[in-house]
Amino acid sequence: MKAQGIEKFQIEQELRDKGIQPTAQRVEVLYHLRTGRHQTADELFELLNEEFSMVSRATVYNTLNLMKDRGLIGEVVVEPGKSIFDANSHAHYHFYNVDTKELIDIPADQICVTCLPGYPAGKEFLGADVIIRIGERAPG
Amino acid sequence: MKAQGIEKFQIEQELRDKGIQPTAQRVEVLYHLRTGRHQTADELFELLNEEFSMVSRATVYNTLNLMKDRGLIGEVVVEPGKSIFDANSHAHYHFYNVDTKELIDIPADQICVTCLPGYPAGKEFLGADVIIRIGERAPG
DNA sequence: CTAACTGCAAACGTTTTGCAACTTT
DNA sequence: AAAGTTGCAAAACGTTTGCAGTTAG
Repeated sequence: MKAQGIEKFQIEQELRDKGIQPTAQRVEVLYHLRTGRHQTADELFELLNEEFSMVSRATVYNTLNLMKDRGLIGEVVVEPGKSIFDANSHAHYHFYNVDTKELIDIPADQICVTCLPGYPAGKEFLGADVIIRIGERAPG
Repeated sequence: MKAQGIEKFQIEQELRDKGIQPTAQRVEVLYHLRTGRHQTADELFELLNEEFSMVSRATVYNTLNLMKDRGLIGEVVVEPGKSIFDANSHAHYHFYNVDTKELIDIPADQICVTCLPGYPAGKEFLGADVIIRIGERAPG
């Protein structure tokens, strides 16, 4: 199940393609996001420092914002104060397991949000967040 | 267009029905939410104090959380740091105009999220957030 | 009289920022 | 050398909390 086989040089290329200098910190951040998927900024910070102690909190945040602005990653707000970054920047949606706090992807083709009847005229579609909150069925 | 004609005594009753003491502050908060719709906690705080100067920030937040827990209102996180409270607690979805920061309701019957093919087995549906971000079409 | 509520101010957790030091080209 | 990047610590942001005083039942 480690079949994705992402190599760091690919990450470097990806960053360069978006005009981002592939510094060690940025490569690590994106690499971990691409392999681990679905983590908060702070989890990422902890994880990176446990292994490498080479990334400051500020850099993690700045890097994530930069990559988000350049469309390399996505940010999903799963509950009021909690954002999870998403390695997959393509249009897709999410199940959010409120018990495990885990985010599960839903392929974009399973929901069509641009074909809603009441879609406002003259407006541009910028994106859609679809978060379907699920949990263990109550044990009662 | 002020046809909804919500009276404060109705608000009081609504609060009592949910086991919430209808204090002056709580009635004002819910009344303003029911008439104005779609406001952040802070906007609500400003608005109430401009007219009455009778509600503290803490009370606004506590009141909103209480009413949210009791299912009287909803909370919609429209962008990472920004929550908008929603007078309508029934299942429904939203367009979010990123230019005007305005939230527009989409009736629940226009999207069916519980009938997704990949819906995880053995999990309970807790709710869904659907936020479709729109904006003025780029003037270029 | 008791329980509940409010407001203040301080604490909170997360994210952003200013700036000096350090890389990279 | 110039431009870009990093890390620290401080600040900012929205929100929550502890507690004393107030109000309601």
